[in-house]
Amino acid sequence: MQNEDVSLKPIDEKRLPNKTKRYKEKRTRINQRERQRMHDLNAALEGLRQVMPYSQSTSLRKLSKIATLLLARNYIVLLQQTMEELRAMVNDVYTSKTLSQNRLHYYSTMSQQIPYQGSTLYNFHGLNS
DNA sequence: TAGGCCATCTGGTCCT
DNA sequence: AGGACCAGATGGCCTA
Repeated sequence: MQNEDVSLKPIDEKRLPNKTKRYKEKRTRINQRERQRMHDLNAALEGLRQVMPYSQSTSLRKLSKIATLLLARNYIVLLQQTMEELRAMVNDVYTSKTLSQNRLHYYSTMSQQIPYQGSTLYNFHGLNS
């Protein structure tokens, strides 16, 4: 991260050499708001990173913005699929009097395969590169 | 050194 | 008119 200070800063004279004082004061205020807006956006992204099921190990580089969004999207898709499987399982339990041994084995193993590994999500959709 | 990622500045557009 | 949002431009930092 670079400068996190969102306090008012004078604008760069080299970039705007012939502008009025009034204009420069306005630009300074607009720039401050824009910096704050981007910092808020980054804070939201950081909050998303904190709940993503990838390793929090400090030895790994922080996820980029685009990787964070793609990973989150894939995680949501996988959770939706898991919910569908669970619904089907519950439906089976309540509609069939006897479960086959194959079905029982499937349920017991499926519950252990909910994807908590970041690498799984990473290779799921759009993050193969 | 090239490429990826990022923060910041800027002007345009839309909304209130 | 002012604020929010957006995309393009620019320059800095880091890594392979």
